[in-house]
Amino acid sequence: MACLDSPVFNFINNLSPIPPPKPSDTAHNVQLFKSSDLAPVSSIFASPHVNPAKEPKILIRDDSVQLPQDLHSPNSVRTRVGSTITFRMIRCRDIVSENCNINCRLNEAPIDSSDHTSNSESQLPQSMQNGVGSVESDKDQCADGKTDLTISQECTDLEGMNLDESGPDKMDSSHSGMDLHESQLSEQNKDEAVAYNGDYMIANQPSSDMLTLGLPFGTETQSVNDTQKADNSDSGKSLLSEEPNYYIQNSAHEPHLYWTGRVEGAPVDYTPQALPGAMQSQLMPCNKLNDPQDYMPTEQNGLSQHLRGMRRRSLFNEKAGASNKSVDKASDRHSVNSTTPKCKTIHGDINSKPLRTPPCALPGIGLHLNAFAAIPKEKIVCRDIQSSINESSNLPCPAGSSPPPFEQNIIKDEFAQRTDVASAEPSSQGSPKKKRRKFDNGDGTSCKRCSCKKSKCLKLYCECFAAGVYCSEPCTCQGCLNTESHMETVLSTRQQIESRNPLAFAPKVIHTSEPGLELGDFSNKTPASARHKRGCNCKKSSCLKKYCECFQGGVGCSISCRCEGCKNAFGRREGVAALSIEEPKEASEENNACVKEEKCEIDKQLVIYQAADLAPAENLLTTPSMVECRPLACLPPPSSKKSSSEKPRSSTKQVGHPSRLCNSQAPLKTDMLLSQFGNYAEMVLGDSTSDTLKGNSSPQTSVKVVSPNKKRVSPPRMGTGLSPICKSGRKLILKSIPSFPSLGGDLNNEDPKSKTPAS
DNA sequence: GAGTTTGAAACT
DNA sequence: CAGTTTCAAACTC
Repeated sequence: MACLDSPVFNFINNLSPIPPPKPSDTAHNVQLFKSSDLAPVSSIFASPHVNPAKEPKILIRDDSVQLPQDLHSPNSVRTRVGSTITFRMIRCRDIVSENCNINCRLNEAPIDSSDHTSNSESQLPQSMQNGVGSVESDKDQCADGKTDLTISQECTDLEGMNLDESGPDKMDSSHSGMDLHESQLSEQNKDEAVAYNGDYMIANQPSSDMLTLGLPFGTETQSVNDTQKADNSDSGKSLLSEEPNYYIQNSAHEPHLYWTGRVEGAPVDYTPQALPGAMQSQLMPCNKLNDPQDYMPTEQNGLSQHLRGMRRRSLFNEKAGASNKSVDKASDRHSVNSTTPKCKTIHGDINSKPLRTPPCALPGIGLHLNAFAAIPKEKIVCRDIQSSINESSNLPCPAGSSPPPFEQNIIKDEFAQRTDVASAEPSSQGSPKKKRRKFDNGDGTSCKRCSCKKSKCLKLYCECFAAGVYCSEPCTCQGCLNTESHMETVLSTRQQIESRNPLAFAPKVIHTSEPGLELGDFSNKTPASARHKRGCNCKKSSCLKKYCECFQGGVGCSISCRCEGCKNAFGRREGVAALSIEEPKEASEENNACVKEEKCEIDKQLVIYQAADLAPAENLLTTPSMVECRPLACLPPPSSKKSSSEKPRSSTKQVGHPSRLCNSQAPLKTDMLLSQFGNYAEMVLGDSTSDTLKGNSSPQTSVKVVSPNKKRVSPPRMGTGLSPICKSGRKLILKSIPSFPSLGGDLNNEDPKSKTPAS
């Protein structure tokens, strides 16, 4: 790239140890960022090295931020292209990884720059300013800086990686596309910028580390504000002010964010009108959502995530739908949207339907990826926040009380559902229920639209309750007590259930690593990618119908299953496959016995994942070995009672690591963020994160996600592992896990044959 | 839309 | 812990 030649780059390069951004890796970078988010954070903080690398990014970011201020003529940019790329990537990070917040701040630092990155930064900024003038110009060019921001942001969420393209160049091109909204964008951008701030703010808070970095929120905010001020100070402020609105509720495992201020702060910024076209589009579906409550509360709350989510959604949805702005159309997008209306109603029923029901937002459900993207962030955020914040202490909002499901659960559920939708169900024909589910699935957190009559939605029978979400209008339940107004009841009930079964609210399906196995090997081994936590007990459905939780979750049956005549398309129970071959049923039992050990191992895996899900992101992130977490047996922690029944066995063996698990569990702290993030990433990304961690970042995955074409994304079945992404990611995990045979089996993915069931 | 089937959850 | 009942989703018609 000419840019490289440019004195500026040279200069920069000299300054910072960090090599010039790897354009080719952009995608990787993005992923990496994600991964970084997951694990690396520590590294980031730990080593100054990181900073340098980030610096350039930071600079960029600042520029981006500043862009709005500066209007530029577009052209200089390309030289910068590289820089721009990095720049955006940075944003991606910001968006993607909360952890990144630090980085971002640093970036923003330009304002403060002196503080953070002493040398390089200062230099960088200069370079930026000087040499980069081009850059700024670029950004400025974007003149649309706004547009850039918006674009970048949007892109960042989803495509962070792709953003590269979006670069100024795109800006230009995008403009054409964007033109329509440019005016809006400018405003929107402002908002977004603000939103970012908010995000950072939030993220920062959670992670003490970040704080330690010395990132001054104020500074950031200021910087941001400044930039924003240039454009719109107000929006930013409002957003910032909003931050406080977020409240995290941690119940041992279940962190839940609640948008306390949902109504308060939101109104101004969130109003779809204010939002960028994309945003609007996203919102549109939920027009009803106009009120922040509707959508904000649940997931988006976390960070500006709602924005992020919006963005992502917009990206996917819009793209999928057609143009970004399909927004208006967005409403049309899917029948799903039609469903959204309920959200509004919910809105009306503030009490009854808690925040969590963002389902409306999901409208894009069709796009599984979108859902993932959206969900993850939210969840991630939530966790982060959670970690940072303790439980509901804050929960001023009723929503806060919402029964906290494991995020993971939700996510997984989403996956499962998604997978279900995608795979199993022929797309549901028509039954409204099915459709609903799909929608819900997309959201992940969205209400499940239960129709409980006798359980009052206070039992696991109730999907909403089981998912940790309040029932909302879409639900047709009777005598529902799963509402904000009955928070106490809900919580107490939840506790009771958990006391009985600590894992009651844990995700039913655990997505381990290994997508690949699922499809292929399942015969012998259950697809490692995901497994049902407890295992199903199907007898008549042959695990071929949704009655089977495994099948419903889009995962193969595992040893832990007690199903009869398992024919799970996602993977038969290990024993079964062998049995089927050798001995039909009897063997099954025998196998069970024989397999027990394997089961234990498997269980461990499952458990581990669960644990990871719960908190342990650390494991994932920090150590590939995280797997070790398996010992999760510890998992049970939350509920004082350990679950008796469920998984203790697994715990038995590898106690060694359990500590981690335990740690992870209890602690949701900063690590939690990472871990959660990681988990989340895994869940959502399907291991892609792990890939990133490994360094395997597969552009593909990123591509898929990023790809403007929803289509790519839509199909993804995280859970099933169908998606290549998952596979890749899984591998990593598996590798890390080597100790366990079963895991090894997972590893098989790479070498399917190699797999030996754990013995 | 009503009725049946199914398997998990809850209960004993 | 095992067996039974209850429940709501999934499915069929």
